[in-house]
Amino acid sequence: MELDERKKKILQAVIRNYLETGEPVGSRTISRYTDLNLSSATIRNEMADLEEMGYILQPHTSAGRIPSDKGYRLYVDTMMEEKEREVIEMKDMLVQRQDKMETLLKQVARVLAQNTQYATLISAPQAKRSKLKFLQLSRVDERQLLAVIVIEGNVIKNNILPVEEDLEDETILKLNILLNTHLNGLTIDEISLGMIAAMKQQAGIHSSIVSGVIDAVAEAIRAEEDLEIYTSGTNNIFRYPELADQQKASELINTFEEKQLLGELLQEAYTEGENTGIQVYIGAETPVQSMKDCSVVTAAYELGGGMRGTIGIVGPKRMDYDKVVGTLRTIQTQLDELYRKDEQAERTE
Amino acid sequence: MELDERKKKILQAVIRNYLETGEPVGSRTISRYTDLNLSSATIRNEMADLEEMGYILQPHTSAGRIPSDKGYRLYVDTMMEEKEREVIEMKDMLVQRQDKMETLLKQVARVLAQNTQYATLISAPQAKRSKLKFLQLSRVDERQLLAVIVIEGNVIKNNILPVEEDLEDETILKLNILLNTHLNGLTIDEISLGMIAAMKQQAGIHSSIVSGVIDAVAEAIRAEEDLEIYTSGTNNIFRYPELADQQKASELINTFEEKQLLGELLQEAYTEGENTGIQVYIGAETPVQSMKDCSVVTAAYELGGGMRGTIGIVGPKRMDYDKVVGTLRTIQTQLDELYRKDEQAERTE
DNA sequence: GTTAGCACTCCCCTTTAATGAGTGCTAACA
DNA sequence: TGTTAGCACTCATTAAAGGGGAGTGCTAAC
Repeated sequence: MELDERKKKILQAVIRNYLETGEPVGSRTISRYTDLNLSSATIRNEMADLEEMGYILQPHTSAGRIPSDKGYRLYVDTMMEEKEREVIEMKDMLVQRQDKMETLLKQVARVLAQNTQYATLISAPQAKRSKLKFLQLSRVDERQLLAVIVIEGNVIKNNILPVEEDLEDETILKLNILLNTHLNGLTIDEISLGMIAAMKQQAGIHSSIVSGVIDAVAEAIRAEEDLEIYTSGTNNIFRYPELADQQKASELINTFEEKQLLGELLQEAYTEGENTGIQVYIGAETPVQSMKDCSVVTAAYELGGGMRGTIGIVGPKRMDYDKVVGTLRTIQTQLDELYRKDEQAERTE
Repeated sequence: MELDERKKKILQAVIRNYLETGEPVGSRTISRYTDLNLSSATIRNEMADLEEMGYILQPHTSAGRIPSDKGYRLYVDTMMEEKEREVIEMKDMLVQRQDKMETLLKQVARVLAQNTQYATLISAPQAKRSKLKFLQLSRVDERQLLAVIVIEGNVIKNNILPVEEDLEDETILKLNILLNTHLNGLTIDEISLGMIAAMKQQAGIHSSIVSGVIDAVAEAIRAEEDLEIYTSGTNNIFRYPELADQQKASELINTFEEKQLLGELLQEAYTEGENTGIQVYIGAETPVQSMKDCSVVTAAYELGGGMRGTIGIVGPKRMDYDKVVGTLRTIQTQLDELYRKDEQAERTE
């Protein structure tokens, strides 16, 4: 059987209507609210065909039809009309220069949740793929060194390192120069064992203690907890009856709390959606088990210089895909612009 | 009417039973499962009295009795038998020295949630009341300074400061010495305007730029976001039918997500529970509106040196108070011991 | 003061019936 | 051949009715 133009129109009408109401939609509704000028009986015939083809299904005999996953998929792939959305608060918010990445991301998540009425999550750019900008050791007291690592994008990581023997100021100074000359501009992933060995050699006479410190620094850099995820609007799931029953709600909320569970999702989104950067997972398509009754839309964002992360929106399968995709697209551009502005500001100042 | 010993015993039995089952408890149950050797009829008479006195109430005629807030209050104040609870995983967890406060607190929240099956929250010690241990400026690039502030307990705060003019290394060095000699050992709250003025004066010739930097540092220290709260086990609320309906669950989850809403609670707990450090809020007693159907137990903890924060446990009013209070007490001591151990380690090493 | 007994209340569950939205199918129509 | 009107049928949903049971309050006897 072929999916002709009329069938497509009917399918689209079914989906549009279902997205709005959340109720199974019947033939009479379609017949009245489309410009097809067909009787409900004709629509019924067509709907029977669409059901046979797997695009829609009936919750039970004598109910209207609801879109199947396959139906949603077709809609998202070929029928969606992305709306360029104004994200109102976003503009104001992003204009003020945020020096703390954490604050920025939390705010994006929140604004997005308020705008879409879905649950949102956002992953911080992976520090491991960003370049080291600055690295510094300093003495806190006799037995402790503070290692500060600044990464591109002004992300700062700290570690307190225990040392066994008191180091002289001069030694620390030398170490700082040594570390900076060797490691500056590299990404964390690029730091190799050979490099560390080389540094140890150059450290020369102090080597016994110093090599210990170098090891500690290297380890500290590597060990950086790397998967920071911020979420917002979790309780929006209660807006959608199909997700709000205890079983599902509990599982979902748990997933949002145990953020590691979300890691996989964002990871996949990160590698998958290369082309447009936006990826839609419908129902069982999502890699996270607890979201099998949800749809998830993810968008990769870039803050320049390899600082890439992922934004995700989680809602019911009858999500307003047009709006969500549009909004994400807007955010993408705005984040991008934000970075550009920063870049320029830094250069022209 | 007087609350004699027998009435107390019956009240206690009602509460104990209700805590376990969550069902209204009838006179026959009490008659059978207590050592009072009284018939159900007698119990009924006593229960009628207890109801009149306001300690228990009936959901409807011909149902058993459930404790009122007043009943719970009496129980908590006079009848509770704190169980010294082994917090199993806790021991192992805390033994390994955690240098990142954040990780430690998150873990405490999680373990506590798993142990009690309630929702938990924990506030980080207020940085403003802790002493500055170490302060350092360093140049990231021509236009940006990095300010690192180490507070007692090895809590580290960072800020990137923009500067208008390039500073010489020597100037930065001097600034560091200046800042450290003046501010070291003070709490953030203690830093006064006079002190800042004094520093500016000592800075001497450089004052034009330098005073700007000093202002920026002072502001950065003060502006530190100060209310960090970690939560865990939010979805435990679904275990208790009286909290699990959509309306309430949604509100509660929202409260846990918008952590500022919790601030008030922990703040009050911080000042209130001075004596034992443990405070119980039953129902409407809690300062947070959305928790009016919950009970909240808070405990102040101390990590030494003024590093004080609050732990909270949120559950249904029929919470296992004995267990919760016991567990919190255990955690209190363990956190205390942890700090002592650290102190000793630092001294004896 | 305690207890047995009994009538009474009221929640909860199941059954039954009515309603109504929506379908599939057939036959007639253009 | 495609479209439509008509009709019997299905089934979720809701309301009403009825039985069962847990628990009470009260009275009278011990």
